[in-house]
Amino acid sequence: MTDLREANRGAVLSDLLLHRPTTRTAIAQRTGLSAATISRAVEVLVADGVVREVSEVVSANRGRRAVALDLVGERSVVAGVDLGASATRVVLVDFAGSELRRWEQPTRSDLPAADLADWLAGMLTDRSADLGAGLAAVSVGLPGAVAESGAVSNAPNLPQVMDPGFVTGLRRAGGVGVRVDNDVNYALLGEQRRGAAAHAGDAAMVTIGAGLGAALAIDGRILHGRHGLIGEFGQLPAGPMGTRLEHMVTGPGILRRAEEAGVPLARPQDLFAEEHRLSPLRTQFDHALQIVLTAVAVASEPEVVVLGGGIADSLAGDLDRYQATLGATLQVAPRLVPAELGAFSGAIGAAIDAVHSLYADLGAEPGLGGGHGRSAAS
Amino acid sequence: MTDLREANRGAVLSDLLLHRPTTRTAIAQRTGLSAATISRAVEVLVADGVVREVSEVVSANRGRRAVALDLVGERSVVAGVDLGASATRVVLVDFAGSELRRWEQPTRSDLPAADLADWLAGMLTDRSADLGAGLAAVSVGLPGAVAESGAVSNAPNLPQVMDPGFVTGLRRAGGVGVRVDNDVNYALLGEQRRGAAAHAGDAAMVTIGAGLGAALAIDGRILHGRHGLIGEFGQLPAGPMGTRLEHMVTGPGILRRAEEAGVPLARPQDLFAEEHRLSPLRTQFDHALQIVLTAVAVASEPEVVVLGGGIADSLAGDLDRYQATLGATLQVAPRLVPAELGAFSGAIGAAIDAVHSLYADLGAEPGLGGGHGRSAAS
DNA sequence: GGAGTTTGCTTTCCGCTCGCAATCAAAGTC
DNA sequence: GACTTTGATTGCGAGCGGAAAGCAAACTCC
Repeated sequence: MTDLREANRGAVLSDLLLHRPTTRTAIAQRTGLSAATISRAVEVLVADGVVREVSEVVSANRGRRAVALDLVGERSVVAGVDLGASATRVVLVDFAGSELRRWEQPTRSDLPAADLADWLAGMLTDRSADLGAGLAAVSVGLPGAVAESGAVSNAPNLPQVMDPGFVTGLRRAGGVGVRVDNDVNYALLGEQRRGAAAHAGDAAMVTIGAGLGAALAIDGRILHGRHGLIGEFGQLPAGPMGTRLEHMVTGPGILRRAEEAGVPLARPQDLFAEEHRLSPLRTQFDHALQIVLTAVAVASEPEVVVLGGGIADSLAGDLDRYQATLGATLQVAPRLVPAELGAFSGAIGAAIDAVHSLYADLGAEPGLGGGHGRSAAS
Repeated sequence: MTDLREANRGAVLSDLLLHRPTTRTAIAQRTGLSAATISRAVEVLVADGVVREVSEVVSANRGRRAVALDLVGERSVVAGVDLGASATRVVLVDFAGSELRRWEQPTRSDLPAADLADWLAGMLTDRSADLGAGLAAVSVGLPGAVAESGAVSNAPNLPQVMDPGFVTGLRRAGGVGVRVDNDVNYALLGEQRRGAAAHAGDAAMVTIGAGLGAALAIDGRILHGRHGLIGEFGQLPAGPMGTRLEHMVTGPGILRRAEEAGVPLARPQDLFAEEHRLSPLRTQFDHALQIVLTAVAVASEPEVVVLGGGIADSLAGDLDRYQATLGATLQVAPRLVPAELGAFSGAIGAAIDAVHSLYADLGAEPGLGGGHGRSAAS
C-alpha cells in the first residue's frame, strides 16, 4: 500500500520481535517473502543499527551455517509498569525485550494524581540511571478502563489515575513516550508472548484482586473498544439482588460481604481455607466466578483463560473443579490455567508493549496483535 | 502480496458492494488508490461483465458528469434464508443485492434432517425458477452455533440441523454453494448493511424468540469463534438458583416458568401486558435481560445493540426503560434499538452474505466485514 | 455562442520493487 | 580434494502503481 519496501522491513522486524534470535531463511519462510527480499531488508536494518548478526549459530543440518539475527538491545532501556491499587511492579527491558531488572513496591496510593506521577517517574529514571541508560519508552498498566483518547475511567481502586493530570504529569516528568492501557490487557499480552497463553490465538485473562478485570484476545489481537470497557464483566448485575459481580469476587468485596454475613474474615484469602469450603459465602463466590468465566468464554471463545491477581492465587487448587463446572455448562470450554508469569504478567506485558511501540515507527506491526495500548492524548 | 492487480480489483468490488451505485472518482477517494489504477481495474471488470456503467448521473457540481458504476445484477439469483424454529423466511436477490422477492412460511420442523433439506432446497429452486433464473448461491441462517468446520451445535429448537446430513443434503439438492452461519450473525449483518446498525463499526444484536442469541461485531467484522460459540449468552448461569438465562428470556422459557409459578400464560407475549407489569415473573425477566444486555455491552462495547426476534417485538415500548437501566450500570451504554428490517433481518443478512461469497472469488473482501459465514465442509 | 473553468476519465511514461535464477560462500560428506 | 547441501547475494526482467499530461464533457461568464 504505502511503501512496499518499508512494509517488508516492518514484516521482518515484526517477525524478529516474535521469534527472537532467528535467521534470514527462517524469516523468509514465515513471512512468505523471497530470500532476496529478506536479505535486502536485513541489510538496511543492520546498517541502521536496529538489527545485528550474532555469532550463535542456531543448529546445523548440513551445509553452510545460517547467521543468527537479533535486535540490537543496548540502544536504550524501556520500562513496563503495572500500577496496581496496592502494589506497583516494574520491569526494565532492553530494546530486544530482554529483562534487565524487575522490582515491586507498595503503590503510594495516598498521593494525589500529580505527585503519584512524579513518584513513579522518579522511580523509573532513578532505577534506569543505575543501568547507565536513559529511558526510551514507558507503558503503564492501570486498574481501570482506558479509552482510545487516553482518558481513564472505572478505576475505583486507584481513583487518582482518572485525573487527566496523571498521564500528562507522567509524560512531562519522564520526558519520554508514555503509553497506558488497562492492566489486565497488558497482563494478557504478557501471558500471550511469554506465558500460559503462548501459541493460543484466542485467549482471555481474568484477574481477581482489588478489582475484577478481564481481557479478551481474538486472533492474537487484544480487544479494546473505544472507551476501553471491553472486559468489564465486573459490571454484570448477576449477583443476589442484582449485586454487581465486582462486589462479590474481589478482595474488598469478599471482606465486606463476610462482615455483612456476620463472619468477618481477616484477609480475603481466608475464604478459600478448608473450613469455609461449604460456607454460603464461598458458594456464592464460586457461582459468581462461574458466571464471569462463562461470560468470558462466550464473549470471545478463547482456547485458554488465564487466571491472575491476588485472589486467583488462592484458587489454584480449585481450578479443576471450576474447569469441570465450566465444561458442564459449555460443550466446548476453554482451558483454565494460572498466570505463568505470576504477579508480573502485567508489568511484562506492558514492557512488551513499550518495546513494540519503539519499532512501530519502523513499520513493525506488533506481530499478531495490532494496536495494543494506546498513547494517551498529548 | 499475491497479485497486486487482483487485490485492487477486489478493493474496487468491495467498495462497490458497500456503496452501490458509485463513480470511479468516489472509489478512488475511498480506497486511497489513484484514479488511474481505478480506471484500469474498472476496465477489466466491465470487460468481464461483472460491472457496468449506468446512465444515471448521480449529481452535479460543475464540470463533466461522473459516470455511475454498478454491479451487473441480472447474472443470476441468490438466496438468503433464515431457517427459524417456527418460521422460515427467504429473500431472493440479484447479483447486485437488490431484492427480488421475499416470503415467509412455517418451518417443517416435523421433518428429519434429510427431508428438511429437500423441502428447503425444493422451495428455493421452485421459487427462483419462477423468476426465470437459476440459483447461484445460498446462505442459510440456523438457530444454533456453527463451527468453522461447518458443524452445527447448540440448536435445541431445531435439532435436525445439527445432523451433518442436513447441510450436505441441502448442497446436493440445491446443486450450488451453500453457506451456513448462526441466524443472529446474519441478522446483525443485515442490520449493519441495511438497517439499524448502519454506520456503526461496533455493533451487536440480541434476538429473543424460541431461543436467546447474540451476535457481536467489532470494526464491522462479526466475531465467530472456532466453534461458533461467541454470543451464546443464553448459557450464562445467572438466573435464580443458577438457571441459564436462555431458560428465562425465551418464549418457551417464559411459558414454562409461568406454569411453574402457577400463573400459566397463553402466549409468551402476554407477560408484557400491562397487568403483569409488576409481577415477579416480569421482574425476573427484566433482570435477566439486563444481564444479557450488560454482558453484550462489555463483551464488545458496541455503539448500538439491535433487538430482534419474536419476543423483542413486545419489548418495543419498554426500550427506554431498559436503556435507562443500562445507562445507570455502565458509564457509556450502547444505544438500544429495535431491528429495522423486522423479522427479515436474518434472511436479508444471509442474502448479503451469499452475494459476497460470489464476489469473493474475484478478490473482494466483504467490505468492512471479513469472512462472515463459512461454507460448510463438503 | 465562444472562451474559460471545473471536473471526470484515460494514457503515457517513469521509477520502483519483487522474485527468479545464477552465483558466490561456507559448511559437511565421501 | 571433489561433491553435496544449505545460506546469502546479485543481476536481470517483468509488472505494478502513481504523477502528470492529455482528452472529454459539462457548466459559467461575458
